[in-house]
Amino acid sequence: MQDGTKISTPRPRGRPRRFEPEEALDRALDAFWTGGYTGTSLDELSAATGMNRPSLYAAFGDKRRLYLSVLDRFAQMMEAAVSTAMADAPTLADALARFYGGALTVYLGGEGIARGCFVICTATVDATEEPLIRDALHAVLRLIDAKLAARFRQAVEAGELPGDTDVDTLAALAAATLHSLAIRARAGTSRGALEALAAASIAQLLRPAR
Amino acid sequence: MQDGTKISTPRPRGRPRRFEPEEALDRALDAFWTGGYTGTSLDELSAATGMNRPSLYAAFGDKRRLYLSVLDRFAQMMEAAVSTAMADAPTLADALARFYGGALTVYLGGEGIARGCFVICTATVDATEEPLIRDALHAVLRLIDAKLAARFRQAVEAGELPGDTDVDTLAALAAATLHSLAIRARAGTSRGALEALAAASIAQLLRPAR
DNA sequence: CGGTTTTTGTACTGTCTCGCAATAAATTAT
DNA sequence: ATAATTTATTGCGAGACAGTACAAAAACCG
Repeated sequence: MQDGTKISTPRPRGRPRRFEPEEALDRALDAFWTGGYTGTSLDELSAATGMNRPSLYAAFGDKRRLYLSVLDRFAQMMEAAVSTAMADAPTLADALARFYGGALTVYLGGEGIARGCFVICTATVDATEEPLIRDALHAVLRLIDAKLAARFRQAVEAGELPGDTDVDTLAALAAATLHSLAIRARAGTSRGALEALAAASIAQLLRPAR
Repeated sequence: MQDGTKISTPRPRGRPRRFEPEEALDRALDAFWTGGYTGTSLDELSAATGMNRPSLYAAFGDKRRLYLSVLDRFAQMMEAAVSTAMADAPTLADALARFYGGALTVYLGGEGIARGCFVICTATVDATEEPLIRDALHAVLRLIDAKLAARFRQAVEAGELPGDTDVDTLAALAAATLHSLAIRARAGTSRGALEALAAASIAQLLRPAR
């Protein structure tokens, strides 16, 4: 019908695709999030995305490559969320509270039971037998560490922390609490207990080292 | 050959079993540890234990029940190891050092690549779709918390920590570092980095709250 | 020795799994 | 229109998967 709206990029040659690649990745993420890599079949992925098997292959390749693409997309969304959450936090305490709060909102996610962190709770199993997944997992962990370390460094420069603070170590400790929240959420720990752990972690991180 | 050794329990009626149940569980644990629950096939379990499929079923039942048995056995071994490691530690710092050190020895285990903690890295994925696995995972997490809390309480009574210390919160924070070590080990973090994280966690936990 | 009991070994079944081949459909270019 | 190009659909096939049936084997008791 109305294709009067001209798109800047001219429509490509062949039959138009019926799906939105990014939305399909989001649906696949949702499926992988509950079932994991080996635990999610191509039939489930096909049903979740609305694409049939050959379209999945044409668009994203192998099941492994699809999972890696989903993982990469998740990492990008996570990085963006962390950055914006921390950007407009006046104090370090606020930044950490938003950091953990945002994570818990995702971990205890929407409708059904809590699913924890997609990458921490899902990529970890297959890390032994799938080197690419292990590398991606490792990269995400380092990304979290780096984000936190940057925020701690900023706090040092703002005078909120002593000048000789080891920001990398502090970031690793802060990330450890995040990892624990991810696992505990999926194990069924209550929201209240998770929030208490986050608060206790913040209190301990802010305590001066000396 | 020499069966002259009389066993107190008279030998049962039928054909003697060719396997040792506990040893078979250890072999199954080894297989599940690298592949996870869904990622380990019955053929692999059969090859690892040396038992053929029907014997596995007769002895341990379903694949799910076998996994749960393995998980239970691992929890018992872990509890014993933690208890003995902490028992003859003169100070709280020593107890924590042995706690983390013992965990790292297991996580970075023997021959191949590091596999992290069996229950944390493996049961977490299937926690969403297998309620029994989720319950077992939750129980193990609570067991670790309880063990640590008991040790912190002992330290309070010994005067190593202030009398108003919140031992449960401190235990949760100490467990968070353990969870992080489990994940990071499987992700490929170096032993040195893991040991540094453990040391930093101990230093922070021992710092008085006031 | 024969009968009983329990475990082992082999083979099987029906289902699910991934990945792809072959064909049909929808659009643009000429 | 006709050709070219890209995607969608159907369906297949080779293999892995979990679980089980059935018979042979190895011990016991009488």
